[in-house]
Amino acid sequence: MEQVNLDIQHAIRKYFPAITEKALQEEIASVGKVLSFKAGERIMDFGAYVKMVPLLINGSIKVVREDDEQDQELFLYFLQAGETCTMSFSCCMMNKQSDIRTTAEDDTTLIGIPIKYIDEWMMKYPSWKNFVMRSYDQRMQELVKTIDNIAFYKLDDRLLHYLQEKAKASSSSTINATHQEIAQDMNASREAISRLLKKLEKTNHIKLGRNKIELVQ
Amino acid sequence: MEQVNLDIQHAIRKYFPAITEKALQEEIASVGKVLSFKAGERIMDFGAYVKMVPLLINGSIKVVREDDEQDQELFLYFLQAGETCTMSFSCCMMNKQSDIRTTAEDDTTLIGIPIKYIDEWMMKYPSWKNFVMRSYDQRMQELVKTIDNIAFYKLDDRLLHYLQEKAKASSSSTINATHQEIAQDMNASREAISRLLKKLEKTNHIKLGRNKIELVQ
DNA sequence: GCCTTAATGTGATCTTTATCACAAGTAATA
DNA sequence: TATTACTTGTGATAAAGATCACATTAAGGC
Repeated sequence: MEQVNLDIQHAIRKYFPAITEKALQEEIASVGKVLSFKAGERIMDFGAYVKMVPLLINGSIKVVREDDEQDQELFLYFLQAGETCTMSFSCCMMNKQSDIRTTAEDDTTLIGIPIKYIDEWMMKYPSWKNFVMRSYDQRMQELVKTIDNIAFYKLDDRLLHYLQEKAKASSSSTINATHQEIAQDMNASREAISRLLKKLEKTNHIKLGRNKIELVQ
Repeated sequence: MEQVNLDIQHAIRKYFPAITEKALQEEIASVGKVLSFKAGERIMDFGAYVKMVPLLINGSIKVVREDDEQDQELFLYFLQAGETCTMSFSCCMMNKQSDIRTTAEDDTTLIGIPIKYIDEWMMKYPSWKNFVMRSYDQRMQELVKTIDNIAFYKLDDRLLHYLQEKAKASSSSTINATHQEIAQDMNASREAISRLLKKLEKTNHIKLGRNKIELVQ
């Protein structure tokens, strides 16, 4: 993690057009800290007390749920520029420990807002309130989509879907990951993933390389 | 569904102690409609456009996700007195179709608030804003718990958990349901549920009857 | 170029759950 | 009471994935 110098107001106007009030943009600029993370860097760990809410302006963040008892985890969704982590809201407001883990999927830059403003601004700036509400809605949608996925679909469909999400997150049709990493995200066995990837290659959905998967078309 | 006469302000004070402003209580009383539903009655269907947000004052509501394409569904959680349906918020605000289904689990009474006030009151009444935020957080938590369940646990654990939730929702240790209904909620086969119930009976967790399951202690 | 290490491929076997096919029990009612 | 419609029980079989046990392949460091 590294603190960066950057014109916050400009970034907000560009990536968060829904945040319209000038005064709010100024407040964000004055209290926000611009942080950047290298791809793969841990942003928020399980059990960490969250003190900031991130406004993403670049890159993408992977959000993962972990099962404490057993040693398992499950990918939930990616956050991208223009989005924020509502899980952080919850954690902040309730001042409770985080039960998810976030890592930078690509090199990522974000504006961190100290938690106390989240709430304060809700009553002061309508566009902030709308932004927060819309973010919550989006995340609920994502969670429901995740539920659909694991409840209603089999591993092959889930795998393809995961690959597509991952490609979209990095805006590239090439995915850099090992089968092992994918298996972990999907809470599946590496062998099953390897076999299904082969199948996807045969059906011409992907091209396989070492540490690399290319989405076809 | 039936409209009922009832002292709304009194009910709010009793079941929603977090809603503190007198003026807000009065507004709720003047715009809210008290509705009651019989156990089993459909409250909100998939695809229905939601026009009200429910504040539960009695009974409980089952929230279920349905897979449109295939004919499958999955139980998400129960809502109880003092709670509200944040999924409705999303639907209302975005004015989009509901993708979940809610049915009265028991005889249920609720105060329906026309959607336009949800947003309006957020900036006017701090306690309302807090209530809405807290509701969102609660529901996210529930969704994550649901994900944990289907991702990390096997059918027997999930079944016991489901039975416990269902008993809690009705504040009774006796559950009235057929194996078929349970299987449907859990998106599992009836035979598997029947066999696992037998196993739970043998291990002394439950007592089985026809259309009836008794949780032991 | 050789060696080490990490990544991938692959067969065999085991578990969990779904599916199919009925049998048997119980409630409701003609 | 006989009949019909649910509900539950149960075996046999199948499918999806997990797990185990290695073989093979590729990349990077020396």
